[in-house]
Parts: sequence; C-alpha cells; structure tokens
Amino acid sequence: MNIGEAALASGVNAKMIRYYESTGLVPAARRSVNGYRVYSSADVHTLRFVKRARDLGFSMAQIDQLLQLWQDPHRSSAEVKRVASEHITELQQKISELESMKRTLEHLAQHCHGDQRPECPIIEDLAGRE
Amino acid sequence: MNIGEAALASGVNAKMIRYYESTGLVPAARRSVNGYRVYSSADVHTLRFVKRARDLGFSMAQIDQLLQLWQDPHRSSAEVKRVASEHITELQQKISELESMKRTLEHLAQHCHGDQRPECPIIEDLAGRE
DNA sequence: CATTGACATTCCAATTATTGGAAGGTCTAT
DNA sequence: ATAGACCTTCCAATAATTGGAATGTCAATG
Repeated sequence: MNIGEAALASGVNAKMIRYYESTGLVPAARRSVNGYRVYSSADVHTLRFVKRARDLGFSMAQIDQLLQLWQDPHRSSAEVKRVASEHITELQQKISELESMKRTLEHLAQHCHGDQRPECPIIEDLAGRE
Repeated sequence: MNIGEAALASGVNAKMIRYYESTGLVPAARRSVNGYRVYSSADVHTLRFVKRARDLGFSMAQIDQLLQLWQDPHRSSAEVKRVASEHITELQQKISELESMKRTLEHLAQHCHGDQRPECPIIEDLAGRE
C-alpha cells in the first residue's frame, strides 16, 4: 500500500501522513526498494485513530498520549478518561470565550441600524464608548 | 510617549505593536532622534481599538477593514454591520464545531469507568468501534 | 523504445497571531 | 564609569496544515 492509498483509506492526506511521521506521532513507515513508503492495514488503522482524534479536536500532544494508551494493554481507563476530560475542559473553555464574544457582538449589532449612515454602535464600542 | 508607555496605555504589548506596524495594520510610528518610536494619544487610541477588536475575536484582516471604516466619515453602518455579522457567523460556526466535539466526548467519557481496568469506550471509539 | 501522466520523494515556505531570545544601542541615575 | 531599564532589529519557534518546486519512479501508451 502506497501513501496515496493509505491516505484514501485513512482519511488523512499524504502530506499530513508524512508530517505525522516527521514529528514522530506515528512511526516511520517501512520503505519499498524504490524508496516509497509502504503501509499495512494496521498502519492505516493507526492513521484512522489519529484522524478521529483530530476530528474530536485533540491536539497532537494529546493524540500522542492516546496512542500510547491504545497500544498499552496495561493502561487504566482512568488515564484515558483523564486525557479526555482535560480536553473537554479545554473545549468548554474555548466555547465560553467564543460565546462571550458572540453575545457582545450580537448586542452591538442589534443596535446598529445597518443603513447608509455612519453612526454605528459597533464602531463606537471598538473606539471606546466613554 | 515611547513604545513601553504606549503598550501600557493601550493594553497591546510592545512586541505586538511592532508586529502590527510591520504588517501595516497600524501606520508606522514616527521616530525620535534616537530612533525610538514615538506615540501620540491618538496612536494609543488606535491601538486600543485594535486590542478591543482582537478581544472580540476579529482577525487582523477584519480589523484592517474596521479601522478603515472607523477612519472613514462617509462609511455606512451597513458595512460595519456586515463585517461584524460575518464574524458572528464564524463564531457560531466554531462554537457549533466545538460543541459537537464536546458532546461526543462527554457521551464517551460518561460510559468510561475511569478505573484501573483497560476497557474504555473512549479508546474504542477512536480505534473505530465497528 | 521513448514519452506521458500519475504518483512518489525531499525541502522550503506560507499561513495566523504571538512569544522568545540574541546582539546591540540609548537613557537615566548613581 | 557603570548599572539597569528601556529601545532597536533580526531570527526562530509555536500548532497544524497547505502549497509549491525540483526530482525520481511506475505503468501504459503511441
């Protein structure tokens, strides 16, 4: 299996597969005589794991931990849960920040006429209303 | 007013002030004889505008637009509102993504025992449950 | 057999906003 | 004179991804 096929099968594109390899997130693929990377279905499985974790917003550092845990038959589910919970907290943190921004902007936009005149509470807020 | 004082007064640190200048987001500061950047209170006002907009999550490109509009006495509030609304949409988009991730993870974490045993629905999901 | 097109390789760079540091110059005060 | 706080520029790293250039390989076709 060449990198293109592995990309198709895993949902991780070739460029990113090489990148993940370069950072050590996934082990370096074996090479065929021509120098091409060769992937097994186990490798593709790993790549799909990474893809799914990325889709859930885990950082590469967190995915690194999760991959270790995945490979480790002696892991405790508590460790996994800790990584996930940490990420949930981060997500909530970010969501709260964005919601706060959105709320503020909606209030401002609500009072903006949105017509041809220059007066605008949005700009006034940015400029400092005081 | 040196850059340090301008930083203190605006809430934008010196490093970022120089960066904003380098990208053209804010005009290049005048220089005193010793080569130091010199800021007026109008400059600080602009920097505070940028700071506030960044705090609301606007990108530098959007802030560039907002600054233009702010300076333009013939602006229409509709233009300002358009930029803000676009950003609100982006915020909502991002919020929805993060909430979806969080929901999924919470469901998985809820069914994870979090004890010393290796069995864990979180890892299983990442590994592909099928 | 030579060429073509699809695929592979490496390396370098851009993105976005921010931070860090190095190496050096200036100012103020002791 | 020297110390310490400030300023300058330049280069690099961050996180994850994307883009491109230059080059090599493979399979198939004319």
